[in-house]
Amino acid sequence: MRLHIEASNGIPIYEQICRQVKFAVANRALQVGEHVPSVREMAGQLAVNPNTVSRAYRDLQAAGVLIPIRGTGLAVTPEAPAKCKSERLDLIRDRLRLVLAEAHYNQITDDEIRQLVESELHRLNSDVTENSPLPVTTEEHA
Amino acid sequence: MRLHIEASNGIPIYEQICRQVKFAVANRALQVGEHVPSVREMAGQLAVNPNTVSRAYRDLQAAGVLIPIRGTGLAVTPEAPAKCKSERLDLIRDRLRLVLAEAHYNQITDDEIRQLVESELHRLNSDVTENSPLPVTTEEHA
Amino acid sequence: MRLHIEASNGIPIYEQICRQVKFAVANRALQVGEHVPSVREMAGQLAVNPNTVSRAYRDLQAAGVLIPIRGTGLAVTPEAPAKCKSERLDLIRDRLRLVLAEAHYNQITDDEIRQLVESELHRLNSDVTENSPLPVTTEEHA
Amino acid sequence: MRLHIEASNGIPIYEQICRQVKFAVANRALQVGEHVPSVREMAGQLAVNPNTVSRAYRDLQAAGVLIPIRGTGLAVTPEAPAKCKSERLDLIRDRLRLVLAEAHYNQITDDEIRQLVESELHRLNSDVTENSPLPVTTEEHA
DNA sequence: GTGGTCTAGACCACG
DNA sequence: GTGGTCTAGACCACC
Repeated sequence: MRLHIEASNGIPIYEQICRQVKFAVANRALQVGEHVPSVREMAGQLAVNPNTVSRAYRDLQAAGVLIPIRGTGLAVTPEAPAKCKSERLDLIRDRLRLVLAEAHYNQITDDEIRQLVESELHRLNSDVTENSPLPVTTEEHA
Repeated sequence: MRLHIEASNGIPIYEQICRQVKFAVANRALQVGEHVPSVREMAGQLAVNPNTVSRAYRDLQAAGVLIPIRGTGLAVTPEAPAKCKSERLDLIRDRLRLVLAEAHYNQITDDEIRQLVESELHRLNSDVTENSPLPVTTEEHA
Repeated sequence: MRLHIEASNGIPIYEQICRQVKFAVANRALQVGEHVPSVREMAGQLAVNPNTVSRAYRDLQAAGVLIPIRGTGLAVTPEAPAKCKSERLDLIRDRLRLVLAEAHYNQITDDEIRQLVESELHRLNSDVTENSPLPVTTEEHA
Repeated sequence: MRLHIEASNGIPIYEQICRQVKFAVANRALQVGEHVPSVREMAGQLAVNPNTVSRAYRDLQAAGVLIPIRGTGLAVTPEAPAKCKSERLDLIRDRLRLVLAEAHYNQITDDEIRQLVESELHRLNSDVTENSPLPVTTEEHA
């Protein structure tokens, strides 16, 4: 369970946690019945306030992804993998759609978009090999 | 000058206005010296708070895209087209980068991403022909 | 909009707020489109922390009862009355069920239960006329 | 001694145990001098943490309902039946009061409340005969 | 002015 | 040990 929080890409931390837990479940990095790191532990790892993690976990409970096991923590529900897998691409698609729509409605051609996508994919793949944990210095809006 | 505000796609309204004015300048839909609609008129068109338009125009002045003409309103500066053209793809790239990074760091494969992109591009193109809420291709651009 | 928070009846404050807003909508004490008191104002009235009110309002947004109007506050959605009316008795029923189940499974007879109910109803009605700690000023159309 | 724990009806498990032991004493299902099941046995039956049972028994000792018999376990005290009988309806009344108060202060009419009560009583009575999830009457007249 | 996010820390309930 | 609630207060973004 390694999460990658970006100190601000416009998405609130609690939601980044939320999304990434869902991705982890979809990817089987988190198995059914497995406990998610405790609020305090996760907060320590990410160097964020426990309340922030708590809120993310609360949202995940509301989404039926986590279930509280009294006194022991929060576990992945049996229904979670199905939910998360079906959501997996949607979570990305929804964000992508907004970006592409702006481009499209402002006369960026499909080919220009494809070129941007390829160049960014290339960049991400090189980052991985080089190491660069947080190369993106940009901000969504400020 | 038709702008397309989305009630909330995560980007503040004033910035949506700002970006779209820049795109319009880059696309020559707004010519040098041409006046931008007055704050009140634009606010009426978009059904947003005049303060919001005002803020966008302020930012555009700070960016050197607009310049106040005493008593008549705000006009596109001579330097604007160059600035806006060079920014054109960067504005999109910055947003795109954030989305792709999330996908990448969560085990979405490059091919899945490409597929999402293509399906969204297809969707956007059909929207235009089918119901065309925003007839971007309509004009002139010589 | 007078809410009656009980310092602790076992139900968290934010949920008491949540439930009572729903009741108010169901009772037409809160009309569609009407703004709910601001977080800070409500917090002042109830003498609770603004975050507590904020959480209640957040839950109400998630439930589709409130919708944020940028910069101006939170308004009752058009769908809210239907939702709240249909929930009105359910909210009570769910709590009631738990109490009655305990009684029933522990050999309290139906008649004893009815007697308790009547005596408590009587008590509540006299409270209102005698010292009325919470003079429900609402307006009952039906 | 069959107890009926509900995973979460808002009342902590230890208190559910506590209350139900009291009801059992009041109902003579538990006689003076009789031993209550051991912590481990009860914990096994209810599938709860032994600490939880332990806490319930501790509270019952504090209430003078149980008394430790060296080396053998916990027995019902001679004073218990009187105490429990007098508490019997109060335990229910206190919970009922909170529910009815909420209903009353939110414009639920007395008649609506009575109707809810009757429908829930009916429901409970049919449950017993139909599928009996909790066969309190134990023996099947079938 | 509005709500939203985040931090910090106290306290409680439960196991 | 776990999570949940609540308080307090800072800071931000938006209108």
